[in-house]
Amino acid sequence: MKLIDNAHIYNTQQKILIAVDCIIFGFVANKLKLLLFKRKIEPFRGDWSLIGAFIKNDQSIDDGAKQILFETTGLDNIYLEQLKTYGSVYRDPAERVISVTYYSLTSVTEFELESVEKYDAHWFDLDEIPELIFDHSVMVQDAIESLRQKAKHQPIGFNLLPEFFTIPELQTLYECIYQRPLDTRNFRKKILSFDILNKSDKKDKSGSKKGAFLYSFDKEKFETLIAKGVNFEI
Amino acid sequence: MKLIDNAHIYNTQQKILIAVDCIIFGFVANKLKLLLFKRKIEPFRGDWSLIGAFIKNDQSIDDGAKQILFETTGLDNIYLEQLKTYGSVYRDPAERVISVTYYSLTSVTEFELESVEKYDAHWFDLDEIPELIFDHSVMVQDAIESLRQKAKHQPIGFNLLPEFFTIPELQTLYECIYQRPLDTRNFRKKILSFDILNKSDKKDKSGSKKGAFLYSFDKEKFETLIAKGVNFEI
DNA sequence: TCAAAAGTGTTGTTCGTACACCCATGA
DNA sequence: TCATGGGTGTACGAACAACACTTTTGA
Repeated sequence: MKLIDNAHIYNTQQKILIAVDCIIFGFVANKLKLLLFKRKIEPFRGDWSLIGAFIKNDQSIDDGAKQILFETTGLDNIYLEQLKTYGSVYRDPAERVISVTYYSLTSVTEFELESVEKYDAHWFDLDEIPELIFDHSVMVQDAIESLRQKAKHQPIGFNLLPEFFTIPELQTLYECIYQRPLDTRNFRKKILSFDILNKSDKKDKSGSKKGAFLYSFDKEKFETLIAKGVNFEI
Repeated sequence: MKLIDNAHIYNTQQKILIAVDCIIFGFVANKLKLLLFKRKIEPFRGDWSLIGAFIKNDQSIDDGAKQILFETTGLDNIYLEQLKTYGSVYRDPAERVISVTYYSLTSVTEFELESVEKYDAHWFDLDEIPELIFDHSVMVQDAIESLRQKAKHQPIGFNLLPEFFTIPELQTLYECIYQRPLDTRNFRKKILSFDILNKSDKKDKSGSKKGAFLYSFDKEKFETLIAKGVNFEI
């Protein structure tokens, strides 16, 4: 598809800078974390910031978000979802910029926890988030709220955990998101009732002497259920 | 607040046209309707379109949405909520435009049903929506879906109904949103259990010979419950 | 042998759902 | 007097929440 011949028909209208900012949550060492990086440009160069970039004229906003996420973290587009657009006039004191936010949940290996440091990025615990530039703190709060809402209706944890995970790990993740303890038996019962987990015969003994069975997520069953409109409320 | 001295620090970046488009639902004559208008500019002048306008550099996107809604309908900012931002490159064939959508629910009087015609606007039944320009049909579908989701967790009807309304009216509204019939007794029970309706001693006899009691919405009780985080699922 | 986490069932309560008849009134 | 929509209660089943002990094993 191409622009039609009457291009620049809107040329009396004002153009504005558009950015995307990505709110990237990860789960590692039984804690929910947020990826931030040290801003590379003025103003506020060196301050902590969400991962963001300006959108180019020939780039869709979805692609822009995927691209900046990939460039900064090496992560391929897992569960990248548009959140909200922030468009007050003076949110960036340098110049008018409208920002479209996206958020992403991803599993983080111990290796990745370290490796982002060379990009001047860092995974912060949710309760240790530093002061952020502009309205980025508001964006983070909005994203957490949205994450909680979402977790109520979809088994969200699967994006945040590695391929194999234990049920206690999954429970801890939900407890981090909801910020309250859950009953072990009820949680197991509920999660297993969805019938989207495959039990392996291996155990992870890093958490206890007894060891917990490793499960994987059955993507096919999950897609089938989503298509049916099943509610995954925890 | 003002722009700081290093304005135009981003001057190597590309600027883009930003529009807002409003998806405005109304409820009248026991039907859920959508407000559309005949586009005034090329391309596609005269085709049906959502109510939209370009954002100016000194105007926040929220204000822009409110303003265009007011200019086109005379409605003051009731329940105007941001929906999603559409940013593919060629969605408008004339030029690259990113569009932020907002949606609004409003009660429509018989008078307003007619009066918008002089703006070249028209209230369409949801099942009679004509072909729309660009990706506006997708926007409408997304808005309907979002409306359904929202209605599950908030007593959404109050924005769509006049100050005084009957319970059968409210039920019809929910049936329009959900596109399925609801049980009279269960609906009453549920709606009244929220304790946010004030019964008046007047009856509306337009719908039946017996007449149905008029209720009004107790905004204070409602705000209190929302603050407590109560779930209004129907 | 013991400390530490994994794993397992039952019961009471709440909530949702299904269902049928009488009431008030204007025509 | 009758046709029309408004208004009311109950009973069953499903889902949720609360609760305590046994198992495994490395140290």
